[in-house]
Amino acid sequence: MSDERNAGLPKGYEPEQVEARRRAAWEAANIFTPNLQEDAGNGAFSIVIPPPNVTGNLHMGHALNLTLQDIICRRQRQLGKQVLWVPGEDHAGIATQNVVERRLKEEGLTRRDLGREAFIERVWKWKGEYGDNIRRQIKAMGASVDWSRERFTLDEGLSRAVRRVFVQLYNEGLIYKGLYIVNWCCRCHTALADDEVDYTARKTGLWLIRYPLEDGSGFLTVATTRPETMLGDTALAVHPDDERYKALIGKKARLPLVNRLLPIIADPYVDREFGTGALKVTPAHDHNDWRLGQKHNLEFISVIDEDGKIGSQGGVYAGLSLEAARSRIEADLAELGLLEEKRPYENNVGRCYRCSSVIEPLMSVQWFVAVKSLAAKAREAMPDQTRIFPSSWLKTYYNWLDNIRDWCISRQIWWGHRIPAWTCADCGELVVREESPEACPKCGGSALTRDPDVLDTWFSSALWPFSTLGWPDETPELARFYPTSVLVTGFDILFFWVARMMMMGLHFMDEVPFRHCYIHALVRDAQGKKMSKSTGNVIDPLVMIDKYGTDSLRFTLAAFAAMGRDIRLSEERIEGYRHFMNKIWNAARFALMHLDTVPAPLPEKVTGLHHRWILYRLEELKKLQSQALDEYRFNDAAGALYKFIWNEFCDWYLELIKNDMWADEKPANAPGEAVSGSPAQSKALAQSVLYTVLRESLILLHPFIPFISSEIWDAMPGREQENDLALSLFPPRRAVSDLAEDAGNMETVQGVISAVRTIRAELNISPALRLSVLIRPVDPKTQALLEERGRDIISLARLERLDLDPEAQAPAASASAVVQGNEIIVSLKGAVDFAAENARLDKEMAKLEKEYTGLVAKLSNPSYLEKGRPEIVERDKTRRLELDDARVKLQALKEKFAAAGAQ
RNA sequence: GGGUGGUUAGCUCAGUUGGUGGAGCAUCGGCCUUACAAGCCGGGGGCCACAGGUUCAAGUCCUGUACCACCCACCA
Repeated sequence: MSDERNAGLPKGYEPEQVEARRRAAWEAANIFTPNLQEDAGNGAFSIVIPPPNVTGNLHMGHALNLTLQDIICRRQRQLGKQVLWVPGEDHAGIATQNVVERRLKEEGLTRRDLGREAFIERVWKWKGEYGDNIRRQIKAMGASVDWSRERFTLDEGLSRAVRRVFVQLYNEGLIYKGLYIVNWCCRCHTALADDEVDYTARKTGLWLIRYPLEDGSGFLTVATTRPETMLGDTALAVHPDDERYKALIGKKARLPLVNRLLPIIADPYVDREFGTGALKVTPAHDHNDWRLGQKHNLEFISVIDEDGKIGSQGGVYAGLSLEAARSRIEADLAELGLLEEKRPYENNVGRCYRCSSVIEPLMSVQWFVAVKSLAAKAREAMPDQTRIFPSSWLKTYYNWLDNIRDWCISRQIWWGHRIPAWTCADCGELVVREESPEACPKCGGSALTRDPDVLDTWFSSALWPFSTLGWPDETPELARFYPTSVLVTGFDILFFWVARMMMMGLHFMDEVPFRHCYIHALVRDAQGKKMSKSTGNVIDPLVMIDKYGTDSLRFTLAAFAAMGRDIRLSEERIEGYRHFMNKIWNAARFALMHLDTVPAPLPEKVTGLHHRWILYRLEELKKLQSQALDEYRFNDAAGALYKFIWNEFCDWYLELIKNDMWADEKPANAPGEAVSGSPAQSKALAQSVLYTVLRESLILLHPFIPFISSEIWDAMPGREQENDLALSLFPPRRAVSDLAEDAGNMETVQGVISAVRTIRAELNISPALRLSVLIRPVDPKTQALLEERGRDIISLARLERLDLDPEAQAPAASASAVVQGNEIIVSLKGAVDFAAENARLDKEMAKLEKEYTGLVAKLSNPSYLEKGRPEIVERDKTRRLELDDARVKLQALKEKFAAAGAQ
């Protein structure tokens, strides 16, 4: 009772101190590093972290991602599995290079000023500074990763894996070099993969341009959103069935400004409804036109260069920016009378996903992975070898793999895995090797030049599940932990990453990279908008951790992680769950006040309704939580914990055991002892149950809120005999069959207490006033029950007197309620508010009446009685009897009360 | 154009074999009741988007409509 006895726990929960202490303890104990010399126990369980960008800062998406993985990992440890969670970072080629280049720009330098070597050195230096930043943030979240196995996509081991994969795919003919139209970012000066291009709507315009027919018989007018690319036109196209243009097919037209003759071709790709139904074809600067060019054997003329300017083949327009060229061309066409019209038009423009610059489709020599065969295997492996949660993503996954095009993997940047390919200056031989070749294998020449390009970042990420475990070496990690158990990630990288890991895993390991793939939500702001720095709606997890503590943030994220739905996060929610942390904290303080030492173990058969009830509820929680977590229903598990801890353990159980703990201060007029035996015995029993429930609750809470649960765990008596909470096993289940009935009885007692409280509140009776209550029990069994729990009713309903007598008459001035057939009569003595009680009874009666009539109607439906599920019909019949009984009793009480009021 | 998800209390969201709806916050009333005012007790508030259908019975299953969000494709 005294403050000294729980001096270890301050009155309010103070997360920052607790968390620092816990982190240090976990790190010192090294408990998240599995020992591969040992047996795997109940099995091996592994997760590889989705590697955050080295340059990045932790955002809410990471916080969610880490929280869910940590819940999974900590729970698997509780199940006795040997768990490996591999942390690491991604070098994030373009993104990182951009950041460093921006830095350089502030110094007035470009990467070319430094040169390749010096620039890369510069990026490594940057990585050294900021890699530690992300590491600290992962630690801040409480992630139970194995830091001894941390990996970085550019470290030596992973680079070796990348080279091995590249060379093997090349030798298998699955990597090739070719001329292709690519998405070119003129700012980053690199090609981008199809899915690295974001499309945004932009008001451009639609130009209708006349192309004079060769025979002088008129014009063919085409519609385009990009007049400047006309310099590279090599054909015009119409739909083969278009009556308007049928006669023109096969003829030629003259390209204005350039005077090249263009064939007029027919292709069903052309949409007759759009524009004029005629299309200009620019194979070198448009993806669709590229396909047309291939199909119809057209000329490919590049007119835009890598800087996004009109190139040397652009004639008089050469050197102009695209915007300038567009205006000039527009003006020139107008002057020639060839610009028929310019309409306002909104168009989707491709932009670089990293720097948002407009993407130009350009022809360029690039490296590609032929993905068709890889994709087929990846498709086949789901859902049998890898299950995806929620399964609705399966369709999206299939759809993407079915329409996949070859993957452009070369990037014209410097930060990344340099392509292991050399060209012989003497004979032109292309040499692809894992290590630098000494000499050309064909001609023996030593003038070998390495390909300047680096690989797409996702190329190395695709190998992550096995490269981090030591591949291509045959390591014990690989043997024990591959395939990994589950991948936890956001759907935004389903294609970038998940599908490609599937491809590479299956190809190189002959086995899927993960058994389960849990796709979690995107964290949005309270309005449902994607959080982004530019919008300024970012909720910074580190700020939240600072204000409310990591556990509050983690619990909030878990509670909102309903499968298949985005999370709308607001600070208020986090604040709300901070209150929950404080509640847990104070409940523990209370419990520890009464637990100086480890109490006796639970007896074989626990007596006492409240004890049996809470034990029953605890078992129900275990069951519910396990089921929920097995199915990745984090929100259900979190919700069940919240409800149990707050509404059952705190609101009822802790209140009820106060009577046991202070049994010697027996309230007046208790009609019976709660538990057989002396006050000392009932206190001892209460201590045993309390200790057990608290101890096991902490284990159940731990995966969600590791900091506070560990802190309380360490304050428990007998801590020396226990493991660290992070290593404690999930408590075994107890038989509940004989507890269920008492759990129901407890609800009767709770109902009685609530009924008195409601009367008190609605009649505005001060809580300080102890009431006198008469109960007319519905039957002898219930009378015995209420008599046994009389002490509880008296204390929780704040009574001075409780009488139980089926025959007793209600005092004239009294308020009343009916709970499961038991008539609760509260004596009002002097100050009776007749109007208030009348209104209350009317309301209550109306409620009963409504439910009763509904039920009667339902039960008088013959088809329901005939076809309804028997147990439901039976339940309804019982309920009807109950309701009928309640209305009769309440009616009688009301009449009596009215009579008293009339006097 | 194709696809997915959503529409439930003032707000944000749960709702798992179909059996007349829940939580948190907000709100109203009463309480510093000896773990917690970051708390306790109690109340009010919902034709579950709309229209049909299946069923004894629909928030829940089916069809359609409207609106919102996102993903893929990129009709120049």
